[in-house]
Amino acid sequence: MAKSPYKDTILLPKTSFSMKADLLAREPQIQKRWKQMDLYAKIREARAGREQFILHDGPPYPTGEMHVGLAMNKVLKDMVVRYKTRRGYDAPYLPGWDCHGLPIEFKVMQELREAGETPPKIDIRKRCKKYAETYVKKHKKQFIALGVSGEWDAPYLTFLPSYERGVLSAFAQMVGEGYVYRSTKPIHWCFDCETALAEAELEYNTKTSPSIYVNFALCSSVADLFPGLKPLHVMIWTTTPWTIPANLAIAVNERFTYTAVTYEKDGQSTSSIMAADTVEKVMAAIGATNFTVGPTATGKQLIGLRYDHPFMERTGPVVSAEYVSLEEGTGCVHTAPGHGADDYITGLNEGLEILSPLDSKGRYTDEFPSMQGVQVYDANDKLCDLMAEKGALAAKAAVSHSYPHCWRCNNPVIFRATEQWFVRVDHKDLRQRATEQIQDTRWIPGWGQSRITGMVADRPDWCISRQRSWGVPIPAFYCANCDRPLLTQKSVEAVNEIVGARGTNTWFELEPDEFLQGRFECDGCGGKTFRKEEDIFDVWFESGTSWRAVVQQNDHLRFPADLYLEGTDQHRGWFQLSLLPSVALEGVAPSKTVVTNGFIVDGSGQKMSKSKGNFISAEDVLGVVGADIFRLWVSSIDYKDHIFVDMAGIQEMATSYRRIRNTMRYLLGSLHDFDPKANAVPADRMLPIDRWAVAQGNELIRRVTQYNDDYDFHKTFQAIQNWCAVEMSSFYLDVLKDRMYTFAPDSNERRSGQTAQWLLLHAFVKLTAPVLVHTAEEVWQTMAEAGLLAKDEPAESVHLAAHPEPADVDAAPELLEKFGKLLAIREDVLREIEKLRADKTIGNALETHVTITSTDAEVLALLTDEQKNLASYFIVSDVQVAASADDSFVPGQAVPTLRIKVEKSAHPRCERCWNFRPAVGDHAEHPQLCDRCAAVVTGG
RNA sequence: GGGCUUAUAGCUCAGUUGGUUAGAGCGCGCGCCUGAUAAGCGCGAGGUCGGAAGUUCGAGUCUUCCUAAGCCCA
Repeated sequence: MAKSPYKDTILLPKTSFSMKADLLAREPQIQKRWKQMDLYAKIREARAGREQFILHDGPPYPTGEMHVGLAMNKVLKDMVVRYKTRRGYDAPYLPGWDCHGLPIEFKVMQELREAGETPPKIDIRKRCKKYAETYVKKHKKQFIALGVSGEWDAPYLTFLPSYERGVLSAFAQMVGEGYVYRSTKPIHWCFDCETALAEAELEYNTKTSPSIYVNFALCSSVADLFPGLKPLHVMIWTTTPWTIPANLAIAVNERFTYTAVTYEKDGQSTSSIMAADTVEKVMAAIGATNFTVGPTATGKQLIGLRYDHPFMERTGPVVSAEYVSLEEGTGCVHTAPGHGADDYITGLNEGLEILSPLDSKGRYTDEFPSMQGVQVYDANDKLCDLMAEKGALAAKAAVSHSYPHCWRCNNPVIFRATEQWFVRVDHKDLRQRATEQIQDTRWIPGWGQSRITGMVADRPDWCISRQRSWGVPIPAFYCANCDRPLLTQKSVEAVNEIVGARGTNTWFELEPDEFLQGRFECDGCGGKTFRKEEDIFDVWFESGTSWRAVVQQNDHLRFPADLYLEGTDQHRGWFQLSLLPSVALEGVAPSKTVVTNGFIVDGSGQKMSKSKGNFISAEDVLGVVGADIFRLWVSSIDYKDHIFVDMAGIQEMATSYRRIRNTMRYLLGSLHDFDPKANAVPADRMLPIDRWAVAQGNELIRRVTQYNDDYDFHKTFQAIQNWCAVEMSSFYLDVLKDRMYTFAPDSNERRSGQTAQWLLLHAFVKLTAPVLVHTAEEVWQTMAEAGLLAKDEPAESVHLAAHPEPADVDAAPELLEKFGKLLAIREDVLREIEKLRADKTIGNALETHVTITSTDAEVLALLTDEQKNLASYFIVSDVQVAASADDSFVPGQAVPTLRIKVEKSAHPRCERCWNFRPAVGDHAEHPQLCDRCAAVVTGG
């Protein structure tokens, strides 16, 4: 097609802002510039003295490839911090990492095991530290690449002395206030290595164990429930005969039905209680030759009965436990609180002793004198013989089952009760006060409140000690003479003076008296010589006191924090275990608001894991779509629910991104010859549609503000996306083209449109800045270069600019209402135009001439009123409003009273503006032009 | 097994205190434009709201049960 001689008189959009985003290449450059100018420090400086908003970062664990869920959580935090900053708050972000703990120690121990080394604790700790540092570095790099803004030069790490000092200061205070005590608890124990084992250090292998059924004779009277059956027993089943000496109770399930069975075996008749549904199976298992089922009772009715231990001089109670099932055994569970996790809980609930008569080599102690010194696996047969002798052994067989073994020596492990340190949850009404604080905290989503309330209500005392190396040592001492523990607020503070300054490695390096300096004595025997505790803290105690170690110990932060934002798994974890110390020591929850995100699942709703092959890492995302598109994806989802994610879904975000980018690009291009100082049109001289457009921008600002305040970022995303596509691209910007391209450059009409676009661009780039951190910056720099910033706006970075206020060009409600109707009318008109296009009568809508009317007087009045603008709103060449319609008119759908007729225009086409107008050909010098264009070209 | 949670078009989300033919954007299909062009515009086809029962004149929206999935426990 030959180029029109008038082409050069058209004012097309022009901008250096490229259509292609090329985020993978551009984002690192933008980040580099931010680092060079130290943008984070500049923001702090700009907000100094303002009201603070403190988001306290929950420290992630630095190991392995970064899960996309962690990347998402960090981006959510960043969006909050950036939004609050834009709203004028001083919102510092101090990120951290939870560096201690078993996963790292486990990895290091694995390496050492493969190398056949068993170095001392201090060396293990050094290797762990190195490992943690490596991954902290990796994570940090990726967080920065995700565009997360924060104090990356000085993050908090839980192995730093400054942090450890905070943990110990909180601990000292808790000791001082009486929350800490020492008691026993069963843990996995290897009697060959003589060490405690964590779940991760167990290997489940098949093992053959004895399978025994034992009758415990009831000593309570049961004549009312089971008349005439005496002696009556309760039958249990177990695979660990060696735990029978520590039996202190039998557990039943209250909801089950139990019955007394009288059976014959080896010519003897015995009556035993068991769950009704297990009778057949049990009778077969013990080889009973004949049996009769007696009366029944509910589990609840059995509770409180007492029985004689088969060979120990004591009686035990029948107690209730929810976990009792019918899948194995008799529905009556042998309970030894010192030898099992469930048993232990039951023991606590029932106030039983945590009996564990074993030494570290797995031999009975003097608490079971008749077999003192016998190792548990040697004892199994002896005990069976003993019970058979007493008539208690109903049957004995062997069973092959999966059983935990030590990962080091491959020996089967046992549960053994050991001395541990605990925090007493009911001391000083802590549970009650914590529950009250939960009520006073804002939980988003709201159900988080009931979730954590239930957890706090049910939880047992907190066991804070671990038999590991990689963590903060528990600074307790034991009297060398009488073994009594020494742990007071003062003793902890004495240790903290040294450890808090030089790090906790000193605990392993120095002698006890270098901490105690002879200032302490055993309050049992008065002894002055001590040995050090070997245990470390549960890592949850470390992260659970981060409000002290980080928020309180840093002058630029404030306690309590405004916001904690983590995954919903942290209701039990970090939220609860921060709440307890915080309420204990400060009387308040550590954060005013707690937001939780759901868990990431793959496209089919399954959990993500490397073994399933559906794992997506932060690296995967950053390498394919870049940070801004990933961030846009994060903003698009309702993170409060489960989050379905696959790479295809994230990649689809590129489409939404392009729409937003192109909208901004078009606005930039439209403003290529606009100087806000010289060309801005005052509100009262702006065209109605331009005022309407600005009003739409104002409405977008209000909605986004509300959504962001409510942490509903996905609603912000929807609003922005719709605004780009609906209000802007398909209507306003499309309608504006004729005016922007063909009107005289400095005409009021054109400057009015530019003023609106200028205001809209400003609002829009600021609204998207918390999400599209790089793209918004790119736009902003283009604006700065083009002289499009107001004089009070920071040219250095969009991130120094504030959240937009609605522009002072607000339109009257009548105007909004009018355009609402006009848009509905437009929809109907466009549908009619489409029919001409479909039958090839026309191509471009400008080829049409529209005649329109309505049977509704009000609508007709609106049409008449707006007649001169209708052609531009519909993007057709001419619109006539008729008084009435005949059969050639078609009714509307959105506005049913509408009557529309669309015809091909009879007029010639203007070479310049492409409108079909009667005046084309009238101008002598420019016969190809319409009157309007002729006037522009001749400058008239 | 328990506590908490989720389930609306292919995707991401809206659906106010239960009330007319369940909405939007994207994607998809068809077409237009070639003066936002690895862009832009228009039209259109897709859900009966995870399943079942119930309450009600009326339920996506309340109740119960079931199914699938997630977190935390056991």
